[in-house]
Amino acid sequence: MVKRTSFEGDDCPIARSLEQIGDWWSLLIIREALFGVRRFGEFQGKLGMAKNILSARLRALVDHGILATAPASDGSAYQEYVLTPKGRGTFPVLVALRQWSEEFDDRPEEIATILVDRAKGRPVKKLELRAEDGRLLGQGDTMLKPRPVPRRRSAG
Amino acid sequence: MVKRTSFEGDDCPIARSLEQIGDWWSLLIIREALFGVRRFGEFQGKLGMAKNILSARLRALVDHGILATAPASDGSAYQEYVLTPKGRGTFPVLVALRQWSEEFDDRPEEIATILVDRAKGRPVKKLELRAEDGRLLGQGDTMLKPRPVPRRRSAG
DNA sequence: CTTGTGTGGTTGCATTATAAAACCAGATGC
DNA sequence: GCATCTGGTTTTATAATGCAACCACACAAG
Repeated sequence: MVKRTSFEGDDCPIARSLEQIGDWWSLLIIREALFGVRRFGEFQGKLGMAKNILSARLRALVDHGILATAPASDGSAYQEYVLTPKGRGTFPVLVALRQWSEEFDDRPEEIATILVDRAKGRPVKKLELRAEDGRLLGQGDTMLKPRPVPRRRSAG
Repeated sequence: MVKRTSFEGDDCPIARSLEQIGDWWSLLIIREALFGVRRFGEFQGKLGMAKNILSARLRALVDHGILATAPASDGSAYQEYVLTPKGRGTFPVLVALRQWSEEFDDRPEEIATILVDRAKGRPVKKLELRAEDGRLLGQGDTMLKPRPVPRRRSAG
């Protein structure tokens, strides 16, 4: 088979997440959804993507439990696509991507928006990775360990 | 033209970052690079990907300033691919993806590794988004604002 | 310097995904 | 009932992906 390699059974959590949201459109669909977009036509209009692709992506996102379909809130017989908790959980990913662009993009002046604290209207700080004791961690302060095997009562 | 839509001129920073690292392989290549992988064959062996695809991806990553080529450190005439600061700046993105998998994956028991604080060997905390004054922010506590136009001396 | 082997790719071909546009069914509006 | 809008599916063309084969150069042995 020559189909696109799937990371579904991979043991790397990054590969596993890319399997679900690692394509060109999914994260943009989720981004719109986070800002309240719910209807097919609304996604299509905002993102300017082909309808068949949008259709396929929405179905995949629903299959992965990132979006769920719901009856339209305006009383019409159409349906809507709403984020599940898993879908809303992608927010840090989107923030990380945004901040990476803001910091390293070659033409940052083309970036149209900034993410601000709603209460104060001030830009948010960079995402912080901390240790259990609160120390700020960079990449070099971390390492990977094998996941501990979950304890089973049978073995004692 | 029917080619894959490019987000290069898009004004959304998320789209812009996806343009550079939003494909299936780039982030995995960067992940390996963060763990010290530098040689073509080493990437190919660890990721199990086709060599032509790897070749194309490495070239694109170099073009985008995420990787740089350097003479091999072992004295041989071959070259190596090393992360630039921009490349190392993707670390929060990878952490966010990892944590999303850890929290929402349907089969988390298949995840082989955990990210730990090197000093203590303890798992890291979840990425935190904070306001300037230190308040912890969720998605609902944020909003997008138009980017302020940079001040130019000529017009003023 | 000739042969052999490993590294680091490129090329060719089959398959799959993406894109645009045409088409279509059901809901809605008049 | 007829036109139109919404939310798709189908059709067809092009681009990306994946595998395998091939190739060039570095390096080593004889």
